[in-house]
Amino acid sequence: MHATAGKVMSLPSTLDDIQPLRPTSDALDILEPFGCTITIRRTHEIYKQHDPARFCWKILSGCARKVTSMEDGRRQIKEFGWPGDLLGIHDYETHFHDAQAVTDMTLRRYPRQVLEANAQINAALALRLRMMTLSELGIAKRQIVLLGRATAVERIASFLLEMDRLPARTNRKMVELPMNRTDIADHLGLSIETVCRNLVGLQREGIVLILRTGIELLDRRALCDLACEARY
Amino acid sequence: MHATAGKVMSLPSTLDDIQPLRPTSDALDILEPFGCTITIRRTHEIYKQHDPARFCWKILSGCARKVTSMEDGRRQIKEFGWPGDLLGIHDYETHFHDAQAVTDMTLRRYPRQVLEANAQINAALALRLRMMTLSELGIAKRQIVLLGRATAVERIASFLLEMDRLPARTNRKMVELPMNRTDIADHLGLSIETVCRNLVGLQREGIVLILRTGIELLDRRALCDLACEARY
DNA sequence: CGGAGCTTTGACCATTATCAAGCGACGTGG
DNA sequence: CCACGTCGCTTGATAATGGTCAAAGCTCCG
Repeated sequence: MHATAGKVMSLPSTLDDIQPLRPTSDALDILEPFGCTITIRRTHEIYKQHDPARFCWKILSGCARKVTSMEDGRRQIKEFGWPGDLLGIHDYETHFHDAQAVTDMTLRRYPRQVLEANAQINAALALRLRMMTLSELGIAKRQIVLLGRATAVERIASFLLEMDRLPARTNRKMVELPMNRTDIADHLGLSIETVCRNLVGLQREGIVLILRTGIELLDRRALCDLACEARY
Repeated sequence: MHATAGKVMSLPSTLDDIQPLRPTSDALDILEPFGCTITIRRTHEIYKQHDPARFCWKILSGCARKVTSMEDGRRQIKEFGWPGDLLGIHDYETHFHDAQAVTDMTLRRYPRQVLEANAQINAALALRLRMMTLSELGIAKRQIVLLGRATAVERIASFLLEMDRLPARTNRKMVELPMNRTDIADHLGLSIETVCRNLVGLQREGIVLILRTGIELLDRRALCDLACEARY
């Protein structure tokens, strides 16, 4: 998918280069004529839980978070969104969570109605939608195992590796982390202090190097051993 | 769906009575001619993680668990399966987890190939599949919030309410729990002792009554308050 | 230079896990 | 029909992981 070609490549020249799935024609292409491009500033809402699901958004640049908040302030970030991802496409009547911009973002917004109406008659599109939902489901289920049974270090190691493997990565030396520690904590079901302490711990062991805008992975092997992935 | 009729009913006379979704014709009906009925004994495997996903199974009776196990014995039950549910339908090439029988079960097994081939050309079927995946995704995301941010009592209260609302319920006084405490613990990301202690705690407060084969919910209101559901 | 917003660190606490043992129900075989 | 073994549930004592509270450092900006 994003293991593009056999030979060494320079950095992607346009955003299109880093989007997954590049068949010459994509069932989702029918959306394009109905799209409009919008920008959203850091921390602002893209959509809110319970909003009627009238649109979906393709991320052109920036990072988003899908958040569920409880009355008492507890927060769970179900997922982050990256360039190429579609937001709001797995909700049926209304959105299931808030979506907020972690960084300044550009998005392309499409009416869901076009999708749903076409999916009724276009099996290729309906299948394409299903495949996307399936892949989202796979991610969610991995998250369930992580949150249910992994220790703090294991969660953090998994998270770093996941960020490392992101198709949307641009910087090859360092894993950029556009979100802050609070977001990471709320994604991994930990407190911000636990995230800090464990990151520092990994740094003390020479496994990572904490930088201002991200983290350099010095010993991916050790991270893999820590992340429980290999263990099931 | 499962709020069947306005008047008092006797226990369902056949399994069909308690299955969800009863449109006169269902896109999934095409599977029926290819089905065969099988029985599986308590604790036995239905399929294993990494098995090629060649079949799917409709649960006719009994309860199943979808399990991920780690080398060191930690276990996460992603979901339980109930009569009417389809197992193995959200996996693409290979199965993503083990599926085991919690109780003796009867299943109807179908070749996935029929589904996938028809979905290529039949938009109604493809959409139906997508809807099922969407609903599964919704369940998974609720589980993520639960595991990420809910306390032990909150998880247990949520779980009991979920069991209470199951379409497949037969006993109206008591919530039957076919799985044992270990399964509940591994589903909720807790230890078995924590599950026990919290159940007993709820009993002490007069909210539930622990019986041999299940639990009677004496104060659903209190359970709802505990379960964080209402809080987001 | 000063302030806001993050991150890090420290001290202490709470929830939950772990280890260990006892109890009760059920099924089997004598 | 009873004794015994197994399995699952419960309870207690103790430990550990991670959470909370508080304060101090950094950066980045204006």
